[in-house]
Amino acid sequence: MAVPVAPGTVAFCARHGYGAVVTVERFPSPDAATVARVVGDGLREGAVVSIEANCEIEYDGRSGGYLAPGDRLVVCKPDGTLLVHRPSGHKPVNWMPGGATIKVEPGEDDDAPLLYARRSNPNEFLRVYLGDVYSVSRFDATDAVEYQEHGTEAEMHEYIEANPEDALEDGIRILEHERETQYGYLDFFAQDAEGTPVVVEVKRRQATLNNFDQLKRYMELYRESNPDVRGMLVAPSTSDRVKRALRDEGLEFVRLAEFDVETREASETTLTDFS
Amino acid sequence: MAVPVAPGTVAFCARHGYGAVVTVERFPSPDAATVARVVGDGLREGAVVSIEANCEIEYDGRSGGYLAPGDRLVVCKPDGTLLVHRPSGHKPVNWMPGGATIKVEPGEDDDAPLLYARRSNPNEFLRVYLGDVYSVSRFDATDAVEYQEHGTEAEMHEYIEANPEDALEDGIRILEHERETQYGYLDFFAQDAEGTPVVVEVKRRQATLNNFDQLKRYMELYRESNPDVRGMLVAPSTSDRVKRALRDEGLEFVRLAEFDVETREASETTLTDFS
DNA sequence: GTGTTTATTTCGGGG
DNA sequence: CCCCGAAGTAAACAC
Repeated sequence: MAVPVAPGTVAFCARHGYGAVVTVERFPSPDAATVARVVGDGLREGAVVSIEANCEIEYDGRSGGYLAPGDRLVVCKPDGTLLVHRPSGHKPVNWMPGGATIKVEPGEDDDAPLLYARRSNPNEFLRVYLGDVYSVSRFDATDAVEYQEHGTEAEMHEYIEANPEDALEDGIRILEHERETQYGYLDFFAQDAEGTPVVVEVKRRQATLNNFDQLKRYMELYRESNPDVRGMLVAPSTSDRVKRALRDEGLEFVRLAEFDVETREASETTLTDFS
Repeated sequence: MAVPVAPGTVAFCARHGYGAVVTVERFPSPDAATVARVVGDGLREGAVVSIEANCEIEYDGRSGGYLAPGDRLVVCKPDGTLLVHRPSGHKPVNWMPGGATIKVEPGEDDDAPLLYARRSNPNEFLRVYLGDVYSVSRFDATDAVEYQEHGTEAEMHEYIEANPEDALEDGIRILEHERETQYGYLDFFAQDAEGTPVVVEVKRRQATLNNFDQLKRYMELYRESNPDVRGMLVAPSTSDRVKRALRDEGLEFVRLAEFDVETREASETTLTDFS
């Protein structure tokens, strides 16, 4: 499966259906010129480039920061994303969201090569001084499929719209979904069995004080003209504080147990369920 | 600089002060047993393990999802973080936050090895079926320094506390910082030149409708006892809709131009500024 | 632990 | 483009 590649590199082949293709090329202890070439060519040609290096970082833009030298994993994507990961933590310590322009300036003489990312709106930049590059890897990744997600707020909306009486209360009718008002977007505008209008705000997770605020904001508009309008905060659960705040405002909490992630045990489905 | 390693692997040395140390070990086209060993040993011994592979992913927990096979970069950290990155986008398509237990089950016969991460509270899991592993890399990263950040909301608070008259208005006095109330935490509680109390909510970025809600919530408490209490939303900018909402409620917007990231051009400081 | 808020939030949808 | 709101938000911090 060996494929000819530039001397000094290590190439691995993929078992692609259409024959052997070099998918990953790895450059051990590359010099500055090699780093610049691999990053430049790789990103231009649509590959993901990962760098394991000891580096020093400067960021300035929406905030500013400095990170003294240490070992990090740097990931560059062809869409202009740059991520710097430390050995722990979910979030990168520094990053640039997609859309940035990434380039490498090979350092002069003994200088560290500089990985530089810049973008505008907002104006910001990231400088990664690659003091000691252990390894660079070019990954020509092909990944076209779409991620399929379920259990989102959109699904909860669909459920409520399809089963308002089960989800909310007997006799309720949905009049509008995602209604735009002067104060923002209502999730639902409904009418109860007595014909009283109901403003409905839906949350997929435990409802917070901010969610209560949001419902209250929407209510203002309707209470002026009709003091009897009802307001419902619909969620799998909420805190006592939020319940009290709702009660004080004459608003209601509607528990949607069907969507409670804690009671609904992780289902351990197998891949066959998806096929 | 060569260091003896297991046959079939590629090892790169770091120029560490205390002598040659294998920092990165790379395993091209590893079999399932090698993947299991490298991930297991690596994570246990505190290394970051990166995998370039064609894989298929299942997630279930707070939401649920499925991603059909494609080429992705998988990063495993010793703190139990797992990230799956596609060739574009800032956020991983799937992940597990720190604290998860990560293990690899070598697939039987021709089965793909399974990278499995699980955690509780909330209960969730991630399954990564490594159908075609192009390369695995073990990175014994040493990174102890702390990230230094500036331009945070905390700094904005310090500025306001130190220069309330410049930041807010002439004659104003800060009485309390981070005051706890029944309805949450006020950023500042102040008093204007006439002795009227002022509730101050500070945002580092453009203020949103939600921020307006928050200020309004804090105001309720004080308006009961003193209808003349003033409310200020302090931010570098905000939308017209928020300004109108504030006006309708008798609240004020205070623009803090000093912290506007758009007007304050990225400063292009050099590393010497930090030393 | 739970509750609340921030974030270099990122992301997507609609006007 | 901006505005607005969701997110498997994660992380920090108070209680």
